[in-house]
Amino acid sequence: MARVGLSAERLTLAGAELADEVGFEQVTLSALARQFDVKVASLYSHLKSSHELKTRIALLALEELADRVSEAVAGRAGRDALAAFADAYRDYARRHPGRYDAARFRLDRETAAASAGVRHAQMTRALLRAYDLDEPDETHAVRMLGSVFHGFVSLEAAGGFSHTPVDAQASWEWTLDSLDAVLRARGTGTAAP
Amino acid sequence: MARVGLSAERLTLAGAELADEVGFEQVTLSALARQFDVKVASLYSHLKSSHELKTRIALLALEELADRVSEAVAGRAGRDALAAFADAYRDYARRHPGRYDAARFRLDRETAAASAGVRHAQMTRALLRAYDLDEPDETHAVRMLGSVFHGFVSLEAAGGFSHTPVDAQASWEWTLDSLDAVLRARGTGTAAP
DNA sequence: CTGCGTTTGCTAATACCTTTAGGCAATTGC
DNA sequence: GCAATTGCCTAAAGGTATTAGCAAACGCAG
Repeated sequence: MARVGLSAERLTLAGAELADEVGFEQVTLSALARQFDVKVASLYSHLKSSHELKTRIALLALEELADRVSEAVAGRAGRDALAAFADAYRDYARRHPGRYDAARFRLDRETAAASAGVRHAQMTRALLRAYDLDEPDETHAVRMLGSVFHGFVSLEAAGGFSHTPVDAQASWEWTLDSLDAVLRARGTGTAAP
Repeated sequence: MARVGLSAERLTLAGAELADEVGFEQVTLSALARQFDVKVASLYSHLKSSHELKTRIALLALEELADRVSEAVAGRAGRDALAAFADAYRDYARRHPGRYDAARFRLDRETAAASAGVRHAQMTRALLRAYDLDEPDETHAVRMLGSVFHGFVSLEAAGGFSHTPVDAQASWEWTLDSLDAVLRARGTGTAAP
């Protein structure tokens, strides 16, 4: 019974990689056990359940994503920052589809509150500062940006844009331009009717 | 061995209802068999697989959603139509969360091409006609609208908006106003820089 | 270095869910 | 009314999750 040297961390990382390869849904304790050439039951020494594994992968992904975004946004403001934020987000989703899915895994309230999810919200608010929105408009804008980024990226991942010849990149840029325009209009008080 | 009178249609409908109650992920052939008081293997006379059941539920949801949207939009144009479209979409997702999830089930290319998904695209384009966008802008706009609607609705369903006191409805209206404004700006050629 | 407690992986067992194969009865069509 | 089809059943195999109890490996104290 040579010990393999498992740990929650190693399992989480392996799970994240597996997710990127075969999809978050297919990440299973059995698959992980196979990879480490270990019996499934052995994993329960490190993880309480399959749910805990998924939660940990989700938390990892949220951290990674927040790190990427944070780095991308550093030193930028306004439209530049918006594009950097959005691109970092989209890049991560494209490079790590399984992890991205994991980041959308529904966490319970407390876990979510302790996750890097809060950094995401803070960064979005920091980004919006340049547009000078009053509350509750800033909150509305946080939600709109989140919706667009997540919506676009998830539709793109689902292949929803592959039916038309128009380049997804062009649509992405057009969308970012639109968001920038609308936020500037809102910020200066020259909001649309 | 009294016959129960199953059929792919009845199973699909029951599956859709089950999805709304317990979530699309939890819709299982076993659960359905239990509901109809029938052995699981019997379902294979009507469905090739669990995957087929999910696909059928997805197609049903796409049809229903397209019907709702189509009815809501009828006779409206511009901002009115935009709001009607968006509200119908959001309402459906709130009333039928399981079905809405199902509508996002990844279909293979042919199935998707034969689904009501194409009606969705057509309706979106019809909606945009009032804004008078040239190609490829119209395509960009289709994608942006799809992203916002899906993104908002799915973040809302995931409870992503419950951490802040600001009303989701207000954010929704604010977002629709923003989209209307940006589309009008794009359409008249007075696009933002 | 020896011994003891803890950790870690194992076997065994239970409980679902999916899918296939093969059988018999109810229903349908002629 | 009979034959063919269809619809539901039993049986069985394979995958995943989870729990309980056991034994070897490890790590630290003395």
